[in-house]
Amino acid sequence: MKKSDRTRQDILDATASSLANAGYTATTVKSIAETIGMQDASIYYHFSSKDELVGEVLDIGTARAVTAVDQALAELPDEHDPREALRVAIIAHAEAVLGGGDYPRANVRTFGQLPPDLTHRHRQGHRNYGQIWTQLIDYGVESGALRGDLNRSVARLIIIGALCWAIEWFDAGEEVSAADVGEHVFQMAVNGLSVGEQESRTVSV
Amino acid sequence: MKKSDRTRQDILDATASSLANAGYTATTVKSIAETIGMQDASIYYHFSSKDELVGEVLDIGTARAVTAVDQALAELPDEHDPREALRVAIIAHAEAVLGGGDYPRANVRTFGQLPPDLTHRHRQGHRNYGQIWTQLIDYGVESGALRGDLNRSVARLIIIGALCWAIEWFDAGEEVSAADVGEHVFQMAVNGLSVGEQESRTVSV
DNA sequence: GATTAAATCTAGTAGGCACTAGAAAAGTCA
DNA sequence: TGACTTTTCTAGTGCCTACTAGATTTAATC
Repeated sequence: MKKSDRTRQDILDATASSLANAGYTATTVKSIAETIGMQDASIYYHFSSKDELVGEVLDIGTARAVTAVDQALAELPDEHDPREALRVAIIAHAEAVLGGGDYPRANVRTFGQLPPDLTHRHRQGHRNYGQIWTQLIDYGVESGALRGDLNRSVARLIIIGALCWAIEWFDAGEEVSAADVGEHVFQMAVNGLSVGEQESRTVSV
Repeated sequence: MKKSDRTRQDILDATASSLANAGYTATTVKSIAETIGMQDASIYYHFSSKDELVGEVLDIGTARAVTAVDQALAELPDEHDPREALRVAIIAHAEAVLGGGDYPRANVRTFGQLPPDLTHRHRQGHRNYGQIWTQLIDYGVESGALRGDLNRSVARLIIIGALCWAIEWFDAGEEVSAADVGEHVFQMAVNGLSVGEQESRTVSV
């Protein structure tokens, strides 16, 4: 019993790592088995199919990202600026997906390359996650802290998109941390790159 | 001679469409051949391998995106706000990748799922494209229109990332156009979501 | 209309994939 | 130790992949 659980966990970890680093297609049952020193057929004692295994990894990834964001929001003081809520949520997401383990990264990395069944299976999870962000933005707009002249749904998708795409270029070894990336996304999305009070200035090229 | 060119173009178009809509793995030589009513083996009369074919499609996609952005920048008046340059570039990119044909979309869609050879082959092209944006941001910061306290490279990647990820959710049928998405990215990245002059306001949750 | 070249097809190959069946090994407990 | 269960392995299947060789058809040219 104990043995089985440990092996099962090893398989999940190896799959998450492979999905996060190599994507869905390059993650073969054989390569997973090799990583943990097993024969590929032995995987099927623990999981009935590759996609069931992958699905479970993605479920864990979604859960971890949601937990990270929820927890960050829960730690806010009762009285807070809606912009600050957006900020901690963005940074929590960035740290979960960029700095965190393989599971949330597997989720983002394989987005758009999963077979239809798996895509469909996780649609609801993604919707629920988007809901968190919808609430944050609605809250900001309705309290008057955020502009109301932009499409909120598009704004939400742009923020999440900038964060998701970051796994394509983010390098954990560089001097820019995951939290730094989150801070940048927040600064740009909320405060903007433009300098404060200045009026438009024209210069010649 | 003429016949060959037409068929070749048909193959490229079908490949671009499949890459843009289904990704690299699901784009098989057989499926491409079927789309244009051919046997899969016939493809090899025109292209020596799948990856050579895919590589050519991606080259075309890169070229079209570059051309779209370059042209939009060229149409700016000699005297212009650096922010306006960023704006037209962002919108041109959005229209090329979201509203445009299959070729630029194939590029973005298959990013991160290509075999190493193809990834390496297009690294230089991506670097060149990034260079355009680096210049736009440097220009803005040095002229004093854009903040200098953020990492310019990170800022550039966030903008491009938000635009690239948009192909995952953008739906050409909806009321939000490709240019609208670009306008939103610009508004957020440059002006920010936050309302103008107001100080932080705190509210209770 | 015959000759030649271009384009496509038929029929295969080898290799990798997810997955299966049943034997063998490892672990558990009396 | 011996009986039993759990776990892993060996050896395979069928399917799909990119790709090849050579025959066959289609198109262009004289």
